[in-house]
Amino acid sequence: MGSNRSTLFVDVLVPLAVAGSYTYRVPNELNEQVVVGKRVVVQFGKTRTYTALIQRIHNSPPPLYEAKYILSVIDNAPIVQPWQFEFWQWMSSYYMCNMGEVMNAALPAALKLASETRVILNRQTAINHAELTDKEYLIVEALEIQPELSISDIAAILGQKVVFPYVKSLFDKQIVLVSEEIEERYKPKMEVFITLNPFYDDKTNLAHLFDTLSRAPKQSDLVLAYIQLAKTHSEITKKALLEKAEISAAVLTTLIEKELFIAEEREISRFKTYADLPINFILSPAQQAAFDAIKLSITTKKTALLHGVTSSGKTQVYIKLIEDCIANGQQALYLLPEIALTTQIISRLRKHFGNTIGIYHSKFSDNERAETWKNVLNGTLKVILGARSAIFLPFSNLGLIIVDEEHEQSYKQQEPAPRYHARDAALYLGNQLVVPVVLGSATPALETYFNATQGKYTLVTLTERYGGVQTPEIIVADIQQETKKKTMQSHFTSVLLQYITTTLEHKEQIILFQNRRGYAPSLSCNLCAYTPRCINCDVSLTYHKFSNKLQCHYCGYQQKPIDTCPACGHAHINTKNFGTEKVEDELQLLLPKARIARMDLDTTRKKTSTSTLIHNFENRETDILVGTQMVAKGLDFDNLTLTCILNADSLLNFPDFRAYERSFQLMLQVAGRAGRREKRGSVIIQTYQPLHPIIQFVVNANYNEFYTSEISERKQFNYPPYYRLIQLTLKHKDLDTINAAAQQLATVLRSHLGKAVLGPEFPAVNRIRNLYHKVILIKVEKGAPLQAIKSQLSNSILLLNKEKAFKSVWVQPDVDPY
DNA sequence: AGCACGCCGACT
DNA sequence: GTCGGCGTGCTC
Repeated sequence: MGSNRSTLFVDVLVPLAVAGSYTYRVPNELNEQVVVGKRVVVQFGKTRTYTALIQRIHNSPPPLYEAKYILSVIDNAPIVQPWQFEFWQWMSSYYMCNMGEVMNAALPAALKLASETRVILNRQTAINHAELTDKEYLIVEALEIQPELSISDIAAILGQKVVFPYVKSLFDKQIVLVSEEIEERYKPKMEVFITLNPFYDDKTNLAHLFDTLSRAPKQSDLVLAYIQLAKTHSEITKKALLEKAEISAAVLTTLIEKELFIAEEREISRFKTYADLPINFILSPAQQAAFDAIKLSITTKKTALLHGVTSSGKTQVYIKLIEDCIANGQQALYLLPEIALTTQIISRLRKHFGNTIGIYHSKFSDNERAETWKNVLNGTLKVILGARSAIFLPFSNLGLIIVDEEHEQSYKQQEPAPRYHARDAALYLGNQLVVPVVLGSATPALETYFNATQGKYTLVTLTERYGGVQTPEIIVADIQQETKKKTMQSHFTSVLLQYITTTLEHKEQIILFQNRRGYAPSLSCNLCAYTPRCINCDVSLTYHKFSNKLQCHYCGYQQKPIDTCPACGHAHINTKNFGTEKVEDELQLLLPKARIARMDLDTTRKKTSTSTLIHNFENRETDILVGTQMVAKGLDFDNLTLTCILNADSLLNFPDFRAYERSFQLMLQVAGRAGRREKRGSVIIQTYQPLHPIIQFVVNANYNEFYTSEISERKQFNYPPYYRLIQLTLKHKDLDTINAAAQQLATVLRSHLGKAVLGPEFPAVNRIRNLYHKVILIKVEKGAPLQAIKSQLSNSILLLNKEKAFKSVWVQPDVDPY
């Protein structure tokens, strides 16, 4: 504030995994420009420059070192809100990571620029090729072809990682110049708009214009084209005009020079614009009751849990809540799991909220995300529909947070830090900003439902399917029995095949769910049971038939499939288990006429491929869709009447304390996809254990019974929600080192925390990318002093890494692991 | 993260 | 010997 004379210092955050903030000195001429939340360019380390964020401005010079100067201020106005620093601080301490890591996760990539070292030839120096080493020669040669190279370009050319010494040597010989440049990566999209000089709005003037152009047919055509376009378009772009007139840009340039047309370059949005189309619908009495209950809960500042069965129309309730929020002049955040975002819900909300809605998730480009960030900041966007990272957007006036499908595990970020859970972060944020949070699910997470039963959340239930959609019929198909009777064909029970045939005859559609991608999770020798394994990880390789490769799903390692066993020389190699690819393949053999498509990670890597698959299914160009998790989430199809879980056992037998919860949620979700208003759907669950209690809960679609059974297990075995978990994963390339380190860390922790410390143990996959993994689990009773325990853990990890034998052992804390 | 510095094995 | 690999420490 006009403190021109005093020397200012700023504490900044750098987008790196470093602890704490760094103090820089502000050059006097920038005093007026520094504001908390603006980005500045700073040199960090000897060579690199980064974009850092101003966190604090003060007058105290650091006592122990000379602060460097900030180089420049990037922004005209802050790009983050003041409340975000507090939120990041909480996240960094709760999830045991650095602020820099949180900042990294929070800011879209286009807003955090780092300098890149650029190498160019020094034209002032005549090059004496004889005095160059081979590698220097290679670099110079490349620079004679390309004007500039980055360090990574040079690394690629030389085929080695460390290249800086060569660049330095060339620089010393004055053969090359080196520059560090930060470039603003966010580039607004520009478009040139053309308007006719207002002088010609007058009809006589216009008529006169055509007279003067009578001997310039191209120019006159262009004006005609403009007038035609103007009838239907309020704004005319240069591109559209030239396309319409089919005339070269040179003609247009002439007319602009004559000031007949006016050209104006403007920043435009990367997103398609949509007309506001408010759809008025009326909530059913059940929905209205739920809506009222939530509104009441909001007034008492309590979080609401909307527990609504599939197809109960939770979305309509959300829309009404969002409308209220917007009417209050506030912004609403609607969180959804990533995969659900690719589907119909977007177009539904787009229709409703038009251009005030923004979508935010990882499949958008850096620039698109930066644009959404900007529009949330300035308040243009009122509704944000986003995946977990949308929790970091710089809301200027947030009034509501909805976390739909709150039980979804994809809300928890696994890698890298911060390993946060967006639902829990949303609850914190709601509390921080005093904004109501509404959680929604057909199958709430155990922790959430527990909180609701404890009165911590208001429980609102919707038991009625919207519009009288019938509950599907659920059939359990016994694989074991059918195997005995020899009625199985490949992986399909006779029951399933019969249902498929009938469904196809009725011209209705089918979704088959299998939890594994690829063709077969493993190949195995018939004689000695040898199984090919990854060279970097402790897993067997998955066979992918389409690419004819064995692939590691952890590190991406690929190799050719084997045809004879390398262990015993036997030539009979069999596939074990099955993945989506094999299901698709074998089903096609059994049903040659059916149009089958597959939807899994391998077929949906691109932004558009998912929507293509969905469109084809919607338009009934696909009869059967085979897929992993993603077919179970958020898809609604009118003509889908049969869904099937091909192997429920692979879900139930998963070695994790949440396996039953996940199986239950997933099976009910798959079941919920089948059937529509006119037609009762069917769901087939294939299993070896038809009497398994979880399967029975699914058959009865009984959440309460499931909850009662599962919560007592959690209580008995000290799991969440009764206990809190913190998992420490140690990683190191050497087996002996990791064993010793894990043992020592566990012993130290036990001396402080006693029996709360479990392990160390090897996880199910104990080696990934050539690093051994070992896990220590901390289990503490709810209500224990969590913050004290966390600092205890951090201290012990710090001490471990101080010992020279364990310096390079990575210890990654994961709070509330999923 | 990414760079410098220092230690150590493999080749001219 | 020294080149080039890798482990370790530090960045205001």
